[in-house]
Amino acid sequence: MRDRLEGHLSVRHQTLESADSATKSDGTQAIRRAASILKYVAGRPTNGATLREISEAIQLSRSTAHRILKCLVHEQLLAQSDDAKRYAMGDLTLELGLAAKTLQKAILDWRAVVEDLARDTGVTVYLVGRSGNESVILDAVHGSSVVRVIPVEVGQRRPLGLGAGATALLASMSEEECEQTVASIEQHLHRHSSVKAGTIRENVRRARETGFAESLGVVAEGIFGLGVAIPARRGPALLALSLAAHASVVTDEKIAAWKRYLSQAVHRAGPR
Amino acid sequence: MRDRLEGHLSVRHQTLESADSATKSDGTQAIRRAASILKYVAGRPTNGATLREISEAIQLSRSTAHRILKCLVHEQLLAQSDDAKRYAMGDLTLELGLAAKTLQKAILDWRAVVEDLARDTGVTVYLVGRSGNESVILDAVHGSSVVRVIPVEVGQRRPLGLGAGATALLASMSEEECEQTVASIEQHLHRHSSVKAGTIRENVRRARETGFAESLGVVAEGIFGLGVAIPARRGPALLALSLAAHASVVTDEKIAAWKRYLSQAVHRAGPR
DNA sequence: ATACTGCATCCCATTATATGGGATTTCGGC
DNA sequence: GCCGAAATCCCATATAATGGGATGCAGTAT
Repeated sequence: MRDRLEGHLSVRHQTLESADSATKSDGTQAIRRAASILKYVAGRPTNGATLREISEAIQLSRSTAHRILKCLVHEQLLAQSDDAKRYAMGDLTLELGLAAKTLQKAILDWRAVVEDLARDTGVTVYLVGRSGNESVILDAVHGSSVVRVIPVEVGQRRPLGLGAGATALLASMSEEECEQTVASIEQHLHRHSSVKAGTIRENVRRARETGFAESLGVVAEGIFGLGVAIPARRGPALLALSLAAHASVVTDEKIAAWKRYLSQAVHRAGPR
Repeated sequence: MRDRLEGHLSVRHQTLESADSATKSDGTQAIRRAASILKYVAGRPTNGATLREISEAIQLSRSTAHRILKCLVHEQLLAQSDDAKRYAMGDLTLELGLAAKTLQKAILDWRAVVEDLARDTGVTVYLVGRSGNESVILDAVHGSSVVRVIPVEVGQRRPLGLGAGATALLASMSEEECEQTVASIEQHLHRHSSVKAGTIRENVRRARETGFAESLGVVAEGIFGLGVAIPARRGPALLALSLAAHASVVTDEKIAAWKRYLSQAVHRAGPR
């Protein structure tokens, strides 16, 4: 009975689904897979993701991915584009999020700070959150520069270490935890950009020294990013502030000024 | 082999999980159950729900509910209170919602209208959405009355027909669909209030006549509510505006004025 | 102190449920 | 109108999810 299946599938589906977790048989495989899909779709830019793309990213057979997707669409956690080829977040997802009071309060608390920063600096300012080994854009306000850059959108998810805010979050972790995290995301990196784990470690090292994470061309070509972690009461930071500008408008003076603004902003509200 | 199980469980678990849907074996039971739990928890007021409460509401064995809850907590879709006895929405849920662009845009579009209404009327104004057979509070702005009433919170979910906004949504449906909906929620009613299906039908009838849904003491004792549906381009309304005030401050003149404000508000933005 | 009650949590045999290979349909480009 | 590529559906199979029951844990009454 076993020999009919032969060699193929020898690894079975030992996916990294929820990144680090032990992935042992705890009777919730399907739900974890569904959650992975939701996270993946949320992480894509607004246009959505295709079935093939999702099934490959999460390492699921197309049948299984399709079945789960159909269910999530039925439940309105996802929505299908008119041509039924692309999946995006559904209304229910937002509705459920409206009831998540703690994070909502945090975003609201920092909203004014982000707005002020955008006004003062003139560039795009982000509130970035940490969610496991990923960073999430929680809020964004665009400044009034003539050349505006919008490298990422609210709700997008990326592995920690990609982008200035995410690097700041990584740098706020203990050496040990940081190394673990980098190692764990290393294998996912190729999907997002050509950045190497070594580059991330180097960026983190510099962020540790200066207190600011800088990035140039990591997220998108010709984009300069600057990030600071917002210290948590204890443990690694869960939030960071970052700004993005077109590299052509960046000067040393501007960077110095932005650093001052960011420092002020972080201290103004105090550790939450 | 069958006879060992005998009579008990003769119905098996023929739950109404996702309300109307056929609930046939489509290979997504666990995910649907998880979604039901998320919806249920989101629908509870902020303090959260207990395992027992959830397992009874969704009609799951405590073991199963516990296992799914544990998974959802692990995935940060839910969060557990410090004493581990109560479940509330988790951060990931909000993060995912941030990526749901369409509904977010709708809420943003109506935000100004809701704010103006709250200022003009002085009472609490809600933007209410329809999500299947439930209503969801999408946005709320409190006016400046001395006596403020906050009967429901943003993110809360209730069967359609409970509350003025939800009644307006129901009334905007075709006779047939409306009747189906009322019949389908009838069995869930006792969990939410003592309101009878007959009362809902009567409220809908009156809302159809006047264009406004009124409620008194349905949601909470001594609370007056007034709602209008926001007509959709086609089909039944998906959004409604409603306001809530303490019954003691309500007069016929006020109601007349509020109706004028609400009508204006709906027409101002035009059907979306 | 001791039993009791109500609840969350864990364990494990059982099978219904989710799975993935493969067939079928749909669609857009030649 | 044919051809590939992708989504969608079908169905035998065994794995993953299930729920009954045992255990643990607080708070309350005895």
